[in-house]
Amino acid sequence: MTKRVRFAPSPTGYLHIGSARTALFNYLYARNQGGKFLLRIEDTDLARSTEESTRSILDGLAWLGFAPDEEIVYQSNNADKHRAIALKLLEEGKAYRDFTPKEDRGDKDVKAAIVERAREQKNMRDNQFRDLSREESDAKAAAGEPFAIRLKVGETGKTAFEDAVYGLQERDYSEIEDLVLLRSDGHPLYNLAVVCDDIEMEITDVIRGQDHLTNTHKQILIYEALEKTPPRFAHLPLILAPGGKKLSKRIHGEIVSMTTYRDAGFLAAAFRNFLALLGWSAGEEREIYSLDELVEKFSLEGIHRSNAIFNFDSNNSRRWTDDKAMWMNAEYIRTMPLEEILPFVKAELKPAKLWRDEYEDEDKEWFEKTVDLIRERFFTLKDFSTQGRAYFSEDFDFDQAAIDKNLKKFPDLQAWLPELAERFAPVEDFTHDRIEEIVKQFAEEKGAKLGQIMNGSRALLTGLAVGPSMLAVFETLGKEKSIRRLKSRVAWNQ
RNA sequence: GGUCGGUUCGUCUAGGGGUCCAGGACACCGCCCUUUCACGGCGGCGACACGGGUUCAAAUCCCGUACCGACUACCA
Repeated sequence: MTKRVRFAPSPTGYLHIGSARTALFNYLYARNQGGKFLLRIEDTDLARSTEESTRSILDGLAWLGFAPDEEIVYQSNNADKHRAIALKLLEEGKAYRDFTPKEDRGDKDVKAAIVERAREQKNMRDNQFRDLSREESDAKAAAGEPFAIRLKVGETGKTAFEDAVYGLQERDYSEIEDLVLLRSDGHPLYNLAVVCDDIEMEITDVIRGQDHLTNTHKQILIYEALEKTPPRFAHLPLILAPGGKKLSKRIHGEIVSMTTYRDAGFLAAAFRNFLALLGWSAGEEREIYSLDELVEKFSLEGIHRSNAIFNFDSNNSRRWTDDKAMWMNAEYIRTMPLEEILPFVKAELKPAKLWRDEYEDEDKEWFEKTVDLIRERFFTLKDFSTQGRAYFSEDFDFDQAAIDKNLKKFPDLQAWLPELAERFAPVEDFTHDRIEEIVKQFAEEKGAKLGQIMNGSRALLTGLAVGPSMLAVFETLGKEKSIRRLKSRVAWNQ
């Protein structure tokens, strides 16, 4: 049978890192099994769901490259079906009308209220409307009394299922409340909606966050009431914030949003790779995997049971996100095939107004060589338009520290560097070896250390204290630009 | 409170009775390379939560404790 899995986010915020990994694992599993990867937007909570969130989630998914194999299902569109199913269960006596007025929690903390309630509640079956006769129930309903529909959970027994990650899970009925299927306002609730949709979409394997592990028992009860075979479940460990706390959109903000990484110049391939290794391992000492390799290696057996921490430090701009994610992105940037990174560089340069169409035409060779030269020490795509700016534009900034350390500290350079420019002027073959000859001889003549000349030149030519070999920089920038920049007074006056 | 789950270097992890005085990666620190910064190479720091069992042998199995987490909603 063809495997069918789904990623089912609720649109109450952007696509965050935990959801993204859930999507990734679903995607990998589907591809590995030759199955289908589906997408369902769980927008049953009208109050919290927003179109903007849906768009953001879709954007994030698109960036990661996970296109669903079938049309996107919007859960709210199925509300009528869910209602009908709840009514059918009511008809069959497997559910009942609960006329208890909806609890008004007011401003109370939801979490605290639940705990308080749980502490008091002894018997999950003590609802006075549970065994109301059909006539009485119908009469009250007909009289217009509002009611919720609850599933009638058995007096004794237990639910059990074999989780692909966590193993055998059992739960006694006495631990499970008669769950609400339909709210008194007629809206279906999550557990009902999920089960109905998963059945309708013919989902064979449900791969989702561990926070749903205990919900699963309730859902199994619904499957049983509906006389359907539940899918196979695989629950994923959670991704936590530093300190082992829950990663929250409210507290941690943009740091957990997928679009943040896209906008920060991450490569989707690198981020996917990083995500894959958070809670899963192929059981080998390897870190870098292409998508195809992940698909090939992926298995539910390789998923861990313990939560992982996503590291970042919001007080440290250098460490704004997980070190390993950043390292992996840098690794991809410097090692991926040159022709593959070129489109990304173009996309980065264009909005920064650093792009010229010649880079794909007569200057293609120069462009490729330059990208290859500078990518070596870049971490994100953003670096091409910031640190790499001097290679693509005459309008670049000078780093004050670079000027102080490599220029002003050696006043002689003020005269020397323009002099070096004069030495360059008559040179025909402005290439690495020839440049080296000239600079070395020049330094010798002046009794200066080679590094002094090189670093001073770097400050003038690139505005930075760090970068590729100066010989390569001279050659890449070319004779004209090198001369012009060596003679420029801008940095000296800064 | 109850139920369920988890616990290997700071972090991601390998390992599932002997091959482990625990391996890799990131981070950090040295050294080498070097005109700078990276890369790369070499090395260092650094962990089986705790306590009991079982066993000739336990990071690996069992029990308890601690800690962390999830769930316990007419949220999803």
